Amino acid sequence: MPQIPPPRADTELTPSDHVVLGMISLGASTGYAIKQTVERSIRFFWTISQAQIYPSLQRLEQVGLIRGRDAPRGRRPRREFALTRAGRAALVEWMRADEEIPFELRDTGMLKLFFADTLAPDDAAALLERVRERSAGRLRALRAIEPEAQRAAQGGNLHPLLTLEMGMSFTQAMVDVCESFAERLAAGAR
Amino acid sequence: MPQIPPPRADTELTPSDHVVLGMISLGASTGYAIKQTVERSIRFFWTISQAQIYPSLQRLEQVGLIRGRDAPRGRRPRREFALTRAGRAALVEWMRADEEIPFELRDTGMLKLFFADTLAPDDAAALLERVRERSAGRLRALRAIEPEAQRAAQGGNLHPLLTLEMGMSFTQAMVDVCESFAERLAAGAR
DNA sequence: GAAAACATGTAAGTAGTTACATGATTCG
DNA sequence: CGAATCATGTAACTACTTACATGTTTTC
Repeated sequence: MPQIPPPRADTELTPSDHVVLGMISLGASTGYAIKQTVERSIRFFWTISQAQIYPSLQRLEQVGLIRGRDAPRGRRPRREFALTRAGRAALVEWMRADEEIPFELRDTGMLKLFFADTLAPDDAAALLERVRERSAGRLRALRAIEPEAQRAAQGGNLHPLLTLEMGMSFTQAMVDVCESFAERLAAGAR
Repeated sequence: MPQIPPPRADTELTPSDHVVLGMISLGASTGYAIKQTVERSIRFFWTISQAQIYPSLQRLEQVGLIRGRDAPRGRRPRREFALTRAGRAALVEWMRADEEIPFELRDTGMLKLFFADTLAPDDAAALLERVRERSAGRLRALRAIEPEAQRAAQGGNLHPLLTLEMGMSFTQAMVDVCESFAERLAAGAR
């Protein structure tokens, strides 16, 4: 007996559609601005390519969640979008929805480390150090955007700072485990 | 001037191919066993579907990195694989390679939280609690596999325990940030 | 005797990427 | 005046997923 066909209806939005909706709600009114804002703010836990954004804007406008108007700068074409009432409702509904909240991690560093017992001790130690340094670098990148999140928090937008703190804690935890393990390996080698 | 064309050569392996290679090196000799092992050990930072595994095994055998032999159980067909010398070298080379180590996180929870300033305070608090509970649940799942990693470490396979500790630490970090933020929000509401 | 686990494979579809394609405006 | 930034869009491709398809052996 055939299974029920994939339930993704035509009106259902992808996570990326919700990112577009959310970024417009924060004032990023053009496709270009959405991409910039994503890179400055949520890039460390969500990415979206330009090639997704423009079709998404078209879809969202078609289903009435956003409204676009031409707003050229000089003779350079440009289109500004704003949420409709339905769009704001859809965004809120998505955040309130009582469904499972996906979390996907794909970390080549952890993958390599997992298999590292096959490696010569020096190579394993070098890999561990490379993974530590990578995390340390990401931590520096997050610290660089912290002032902006602090400013937003002062202005009443608290949650970007929350996610940033989460990212920093998360990354710091990876650095810490790398360091404590490196010490243990060094102690074990003696 | 045209860009350099995509450098992925025919002989280059995908990350998933390396997972297959690595799992075989740890003694998972059939496609089925590889899938089981992935689910028990690295699922929280890497997934691979059955539909990827069997074609990958075929590719890896074609390029001489693994060798398969029929090993049926009764009349149920079954194929066992082992690394060739070239296969072991390729695995080690991949871990030693001095290239950037990709890290990809896609967290719908952080995404929703990022936009949560639009939400009514109660709804934002409820979302934060749902994200906290999700992380707490993942932490329990990781603790459940800890004994197995401990046993592997006793047997000289230290690195599975390293990656597990990393996972537990960063998951705990997310729980902690959720809790501290919930307190701050509650204090701010008073 | 039924359900769970073992075991392998493929077809069709989805979500996402990179690269191509084009051009205007601003800044140094 | 050249480079960086602003701005929009699409074509081709890749990786990955779900579901289909099938059958055996073990466990309760």
